[in-house]
Amino acid sequence: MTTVARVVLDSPLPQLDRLFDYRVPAELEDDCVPGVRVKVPLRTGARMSDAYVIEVVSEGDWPGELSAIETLVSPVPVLAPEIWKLARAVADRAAGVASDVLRLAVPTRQVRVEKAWLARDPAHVPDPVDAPAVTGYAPGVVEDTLAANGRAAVSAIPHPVQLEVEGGDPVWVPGWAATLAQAAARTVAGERSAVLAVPDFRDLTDLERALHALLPSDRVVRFDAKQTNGQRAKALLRARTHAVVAIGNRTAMYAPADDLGLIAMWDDGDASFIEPRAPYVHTRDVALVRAAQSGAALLFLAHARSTDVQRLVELHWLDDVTPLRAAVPKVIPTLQQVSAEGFAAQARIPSSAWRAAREASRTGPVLVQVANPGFGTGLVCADCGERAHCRVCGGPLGSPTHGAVPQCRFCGALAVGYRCPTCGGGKVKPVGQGAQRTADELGRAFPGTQIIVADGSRPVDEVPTKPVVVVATRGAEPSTPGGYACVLLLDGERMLAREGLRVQEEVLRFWTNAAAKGAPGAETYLVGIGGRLATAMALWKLDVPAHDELADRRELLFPPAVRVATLTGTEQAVTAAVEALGEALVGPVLGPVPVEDPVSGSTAGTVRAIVRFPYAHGAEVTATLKAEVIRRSSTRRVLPGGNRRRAAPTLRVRLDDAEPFSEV
DNA sequence: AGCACGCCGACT
DNA sequence: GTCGGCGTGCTC
Repeated sequence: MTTVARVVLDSPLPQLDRLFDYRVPAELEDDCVPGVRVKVPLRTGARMSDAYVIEVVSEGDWPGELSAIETLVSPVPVLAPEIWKLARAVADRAAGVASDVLRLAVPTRQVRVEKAWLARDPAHVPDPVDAPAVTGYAPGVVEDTLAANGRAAVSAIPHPVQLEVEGGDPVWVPGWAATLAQAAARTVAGERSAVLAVPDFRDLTDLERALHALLPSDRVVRFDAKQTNGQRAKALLRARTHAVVAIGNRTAMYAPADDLGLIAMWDDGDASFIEPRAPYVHTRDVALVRAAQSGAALLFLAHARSTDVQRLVELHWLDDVTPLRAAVPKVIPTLQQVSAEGFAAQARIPSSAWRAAREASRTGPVLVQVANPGFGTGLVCADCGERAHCRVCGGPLGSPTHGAVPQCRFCGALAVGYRCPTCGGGKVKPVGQGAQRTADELGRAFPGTQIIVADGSRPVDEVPTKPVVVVATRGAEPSTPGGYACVLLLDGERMLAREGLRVQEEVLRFWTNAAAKGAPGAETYLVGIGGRLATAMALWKLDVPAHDELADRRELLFPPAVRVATLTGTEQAVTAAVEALGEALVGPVLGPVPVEDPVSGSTAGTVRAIVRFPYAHGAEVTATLKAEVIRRSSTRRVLPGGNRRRAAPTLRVRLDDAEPFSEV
């Protein structure tokens, strides 16, 4: 009787994306358990592949002669069985390769960390923790969802809240962070783990602060992009020792946890949840797959609802949970009531908002949100008003600081001695209202008040609770303990004017996230906006625009009303793949149209088609597409010139990429 | 990816 | 005859 290990190879090749059987040599039998790293021979003796053991059986299903595992890299089972199941399902959903997902989920080996883990005391049991109430919602609503392993779209508390710290000063945290921390602490109190994902580094810091107010530090495990591989490996192994809260960005959703009680995300509409590496999965989808597999409770917290979550609410797959109405922000839409005063007139700030901001700035911090960093959105000729373009690449010119030499926003070339090609004028002036320009002008309008600028290149995490005016680009607003005394949202009209499928969703996220930084009861002025969006903001009914938007997308058969697959490759391969999908599709196939090949950069012969299909046909469509990719993977294209060097694969598939629809 | 297998043209 | 060209297919 032989012992057989079924392994998954660490290879990005789709045709190798299945389990392979290997014989386990007698001397490795004790340590060869599911999850360990091994090296195995592949095809010829000299070629070795890294692999993870998935299962150990007495008889495999391979009829041929088995090769033996070459070496056992380490006896630490780094790939937890449920993470393998998750990676497999996530890859299948995206017609991708499981090992690509594993590369996100499992950090590379760290010998020192593994040694420390092997030397740990397995008998160590952390102190039990108390279950806090989830405050700000009707008593029991969130608690019952957790207890029943339920699923909900939770509208977040839209202002900072204070958490008591045992034996310390109370801390201010965003409302959403308090809710997630309370829910996670309740889960850990029941000795089950929680996995919480947030879009960016600053959110992670806020969430960590909230958790440390409620839980001892050995119950919180942090994953972030700035960690070294060793720190990540350590965090990963720590997450498996006892019930903990694993927090982080995209990769946190893959944190192993033996008994998972809660999966939650903050602000799922944030585009940084889209993994930039193959198979380009959205963390929301990882959360949905993991929730289905684990049966854990699932919470999506946000102020502005994404159309994706709205879809799940309308299917009654997610419950709709809203906070107590008492502390909804006072949003005051102002449409074209132009103030007479200098700066306010230029920025089109209505006099009511202007007075409120000036009044508030005497007692506390005031937040001014603008659309763009720098000094303006672009430059025009001071004489004829023609847009100024780069002579090198034709891109738009901008100026980073007042009076600086104009610089191309695309290629970075400096436009020294610029002359307008239309009228020959040699002077340019900014159009639009960048953060720096707004700050300069506010400085003149608020003499004696400190002005702080926060944008992508000058990030500010927190400002003190004193009279300051903070000018921030959307998404870069600093927090302030207790919240701002007043919030002005200035460039909404321009933000909405951009092209794109998700512009409205995004702008609502920017507005609501800024408004939620205001103190309870503080006024938020939404400048220059009327209509449905203004009403939704004023009533703080953010599911209404999500519902309307989703209805439009159903009409148009746009995502997320349907799922989409983008097929790129040779015309033959793309056409054959579309044909193979047949009846599973809905709506017309978009394309194929010639596109520039994203790998080789050549425009010769590469086409793209976009197909749409109902969610119910997902498994069938992704399986068909994966089979097509495998079928095409062995045949290689001969590049022009006859050289047979590596060309792009003849067929590439990407699932649920909404980007092409922004161009429609 | 690599590498072996296999089936047609010009070669000591 | 057979050497080797590259299209095709497989990897436990």
